[in-house]
Amino acid sequence: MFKETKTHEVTTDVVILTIKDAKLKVLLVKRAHEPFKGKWALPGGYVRLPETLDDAALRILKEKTNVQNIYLEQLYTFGDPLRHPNSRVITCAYFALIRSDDIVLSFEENTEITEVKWHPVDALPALAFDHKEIIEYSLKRTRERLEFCPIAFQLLPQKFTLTELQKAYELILMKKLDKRNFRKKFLSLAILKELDEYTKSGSKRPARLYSFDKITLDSKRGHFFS
Amino acid sequence: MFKETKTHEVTTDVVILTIKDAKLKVLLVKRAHEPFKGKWALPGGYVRLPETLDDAALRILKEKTNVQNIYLEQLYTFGDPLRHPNSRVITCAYFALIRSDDIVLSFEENTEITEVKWHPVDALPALAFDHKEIIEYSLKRTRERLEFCPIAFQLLPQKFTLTELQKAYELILMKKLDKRNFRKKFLSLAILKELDEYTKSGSKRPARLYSFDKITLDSKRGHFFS
DNA sequence: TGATTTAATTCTAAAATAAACAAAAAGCAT
DNA sequence: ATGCTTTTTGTTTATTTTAGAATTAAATCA
Repeated sequence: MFKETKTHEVTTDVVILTIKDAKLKVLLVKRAHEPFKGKWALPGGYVRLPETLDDAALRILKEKTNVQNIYLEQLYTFGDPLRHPNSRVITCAYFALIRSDDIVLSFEENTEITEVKWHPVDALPALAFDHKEIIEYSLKRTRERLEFCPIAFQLLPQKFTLTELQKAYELILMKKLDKRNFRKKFLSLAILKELDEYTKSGSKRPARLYSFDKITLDSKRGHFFS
Repeated sequence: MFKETKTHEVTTDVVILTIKDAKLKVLLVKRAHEPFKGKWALPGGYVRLPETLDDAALRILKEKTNVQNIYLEQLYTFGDPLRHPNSRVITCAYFALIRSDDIVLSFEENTEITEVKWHPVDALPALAFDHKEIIEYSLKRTRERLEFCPIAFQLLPQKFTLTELQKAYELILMKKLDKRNFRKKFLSLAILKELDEYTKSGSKRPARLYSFDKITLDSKRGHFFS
């Protein structure tokens, strides 16, 4: 049962989601080599021998976005023998939510990547491997998570308005929400800190700013404790 | 990024849960060889090159219980470099719910197993590897699932009483439920078929028998469609 | 046989939660 | 000052959940 057989390759791919220009977007990299040369793919790479799966995903995330300490959850492990055209590669997929301001996309020169870019999830290009399926599943999971814990705060700046928060929910859930009920529900949860600041209204009435309060997360299992 | 490196071993372990003697139990096997010789462990084995992860889990399940076509869902992939004392073994864990009547436990002779047995989840022996953690996580996941879809029907015989159904819920959720409200809720879901049969009452008033109706499942993702 | 016990079942009221809905307030532009 | 746009707030209604009380059917016991 536990004899020595080295047969599979194990990678991790990370679905990194953000909100940018009022759109839900995913970070993709363009592949420099075959297979799928020139195609867009999820950032990913081999899991190294001395690191945990979580650490591998965190490393990939840091390489591409230079962010740390964010919401990162194991999504699903995809192991169809035919998902990679050349060999048997099993990938343990993760997904992360980050705020895209104050983030500079980067990748090392001479790697197997020629470009890094945000893509709207509702207009994805042709993707390498089964990465389209992975992204779609991550969206489904994100929706499920959102109904339990307010992970949307990972997508927003430190200070935000309730309208911005609602917009994030609407983008992920893909449906309109009632403004009054949304506000009422969130205020009753007592996880928002009401600030004495307001938006410097470009025009229109200024909106009060809030920040999330008392939220820590166990990114390994995707559950919150407040 | 996708160079050829064969470094990890990939296994699957299956948490098989059932209800037996009014207890929630998990199927364990006793290991014949090192590491953890003589210790109890989850049934598991290597993922073969031409099979999907799901197929590997189904194969393991069939080898030990000879059941097929049941609820089987990918649980989580455990990849701590130190989880196996000898080499780097990543395991993709699954969990399954089955009814234990009309099931004969079996294992092939001359394998690495000396015994197969049901163990109450609230009184587990010392387990090999990180299998205790895997079982605990499967219980947590099962509880979460139960709040959405009635997977408890996998644990019950074809015909059952509402009290038996409730007992299954109480065992998994580890809390008492209100009899009237439990009944009301389930009947309103319209997934039960009311039979014209009753328990041959050992004593007390006979209870009506029900069967589940119109339930199919997508075991790959753990979601139901009715 | 009839009273008692146990569990199943039904009915109903109260409480809590979610959904639906409209009007006033604050800044900016003209 | 008026009009425009966006934020902010409260009430009512429907739905779901929880809780209380009573009835029914069979088994046991006096």
